[in-house]
Amino acid sequence: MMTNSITAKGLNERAQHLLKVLVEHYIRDGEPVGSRTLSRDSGLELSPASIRNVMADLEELGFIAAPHTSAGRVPTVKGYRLFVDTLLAIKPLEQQEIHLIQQKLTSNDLNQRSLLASASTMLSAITRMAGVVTLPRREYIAWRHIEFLPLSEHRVLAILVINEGEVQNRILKLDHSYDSNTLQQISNYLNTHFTGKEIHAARAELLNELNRTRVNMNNLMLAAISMAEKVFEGQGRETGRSYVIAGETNLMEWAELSDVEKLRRLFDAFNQQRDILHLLDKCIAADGVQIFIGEESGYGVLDECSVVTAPYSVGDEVVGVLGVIGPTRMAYERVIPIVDLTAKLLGAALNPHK
Amino acid sequence: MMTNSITAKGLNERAQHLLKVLVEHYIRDGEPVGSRTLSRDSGLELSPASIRNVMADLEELGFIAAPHTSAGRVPTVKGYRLFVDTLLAIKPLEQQEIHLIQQKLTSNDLNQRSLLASASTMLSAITRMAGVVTLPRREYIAWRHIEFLPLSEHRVLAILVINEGEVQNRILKLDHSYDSNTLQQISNYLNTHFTGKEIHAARAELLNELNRTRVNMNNLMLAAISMAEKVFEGQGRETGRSYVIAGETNLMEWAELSDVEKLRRLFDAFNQQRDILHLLDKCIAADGVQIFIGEESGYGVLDECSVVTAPYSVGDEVVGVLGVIGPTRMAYERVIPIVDLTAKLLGAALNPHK
DNA sequence: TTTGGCACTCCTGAGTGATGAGTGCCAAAA
DNA sequence: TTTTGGCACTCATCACTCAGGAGTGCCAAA
Repeated sequence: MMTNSITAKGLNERAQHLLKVLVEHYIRDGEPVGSRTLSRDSGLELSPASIRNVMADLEELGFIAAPHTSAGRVPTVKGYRLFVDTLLAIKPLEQQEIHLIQQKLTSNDLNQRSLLASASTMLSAITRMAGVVTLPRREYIAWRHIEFLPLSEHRVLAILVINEGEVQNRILKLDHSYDSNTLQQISNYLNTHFTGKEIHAARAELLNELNRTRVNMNNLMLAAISMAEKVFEGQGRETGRSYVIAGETNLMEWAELSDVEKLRRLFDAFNQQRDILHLLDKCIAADGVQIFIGEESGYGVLDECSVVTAPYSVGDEVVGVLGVIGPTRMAYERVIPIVDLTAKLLGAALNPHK
Repeated sequence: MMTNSITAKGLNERAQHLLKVLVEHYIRDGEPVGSRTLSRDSGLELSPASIRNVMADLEELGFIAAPHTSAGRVPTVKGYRLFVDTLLAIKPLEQQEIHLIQQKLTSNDLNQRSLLASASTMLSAITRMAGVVTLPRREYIAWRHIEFLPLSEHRVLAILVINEGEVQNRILKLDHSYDSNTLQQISNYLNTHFTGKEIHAARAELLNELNRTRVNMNNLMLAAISMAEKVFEGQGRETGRSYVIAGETNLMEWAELSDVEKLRRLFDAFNQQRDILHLLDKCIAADGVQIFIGEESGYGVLDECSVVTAPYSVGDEVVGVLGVIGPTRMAYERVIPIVDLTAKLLGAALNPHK
């Protein structure tokens, strides 16, 4: 046994360094790296044979693996994990990149949705992978404004504004027909009662009202309540967490994902939203960049992908998560600061007080 | 020379029949079909050798081609074209399918956008290809309602409703700050002047007003006009024709599109929207189902796809196009009536007078 | 005009062997 | 004790060949 030997507890300097160089190499070229290459590029003055000894140990401990007997080694998930956690040298962003991100997140004066979309697109463009941004959710959803417009007999357009300018709209089909004036009165009633209140509280209050005084309530009041209730029915669905994704097609350029069947499953998962959303929701609790490597995510479709996420906040409330999805052999040292910065800047851009 | 010979003018009965059977076969199996198969399945009592004579003629005239010497024949674009135009027996839809389409297009009471999305999804699900629906555009865009809500200093949320309940919203950054009351007055002013008018006319009128009386105009009036103008700036972009696409991933299941590089270009085109939109816009003039087979579309990425479209109307104004994108060897006899019916039903579902 | 026969083409898939990259192990050197 | 050169070994890859089979074109006979 060597005194300097590698134990389960930790790797010695040399082993760590070699693992680092190996992972970096593999991320660059995507091809298994062998002892000769490592000997040449590691900076250590070691022969391939010595390197092989270390590699054998690294393999035994599960940090690297050989696709087949006479190929070089490839990092395992465990290897990437160690690399990312302790060996990685984060590369500070170029001034130019910072500017680019800043610009894409501020030059936009349309609305929130389009801001999120452009964040997602920017992430995908700058990393050449797929970018995702969840829609922000608030614990506290403030009733801002409601408006009803008559469309035709029995059909009314309802427009609900919540929080800082999130607009939802929906067509209601009603039993009675209301004229423009009545609708105005209804919305006035609702707005004066509920503007600024929390929306679930408002709903509860409405339901309460409805049950309590069903008998001696005037028509208008009843109409107002049932109409608002109809709006709420749709509320859950519309707001039901979802995300904006961009640049999925970038993933087709990575050789390790060039299998059509795998791509199909991956893209289906993107469209389905369910699993991806689940994963992203987990990250909302983390207080910084979080990384899922390969199978770590726990969703089969992502087995050959890594996901780098960061939560973003408005004010001091964490409201959403954004990130990047790409192959496990992505350039973490670049992606991590990009995701980190984007989260911070998006939060700032969404902040209403500016 | 045969008396019954095949001329450039037209094919004789037999040749047409054999072409039809060949195309049907190829659409079913996706594999080149040979003379033996045709002899067996054509219903004609002909030996493979006789069939071969006909096939040689069909090939010379460019209706079919052989991928290589000892493979069967495959329809060319010209072959598909003849098949679709004159040989195809449209299969009437099953009652069950009609119900399905009807249901997907009516069970929806949210808003226009989600109706279009569900039409697109339904098309893709029922055909196992990609479904597209362009957003409806109206020649005549009616100003319906405008509303301004103060968000913070200098930031105002503008909500513009046009036509039958299409809602657009946008955040305006302004020089002055306005209180809720003033904004109310402004929107009142705009709504009373413009509700029901054509939106471009309204804009022209506004600009006119602005130039004419810039000097002796009261503050409110000026604010109203410049604010409306800000809304219009975004108008073009938002409304600028686009489409809803669904089920792109279905295309990955077709063997002829299993090349990742091709798929990438195709999906990029879907995201880009430009070319596809161009193509769809051409179909708005046709008065029924229109079909582009392979290179006929003129866009390289679609060389191995066919596009089946139909315009849809609200009232008696054609407002959009919907359709299906799939491999050239799609089941036209099924797809055509599906697209046709969907266009009719979507038009009906969008009709405001019901 | 149709058909059987036949030579021919060419894709496909299986098998082969050479090449080369990379390994593990061992004994000698440092 | 650690490092290293040497060496046998493994295995993916590639080019090559070869048999099998599907399908063709052509021709002469029916």
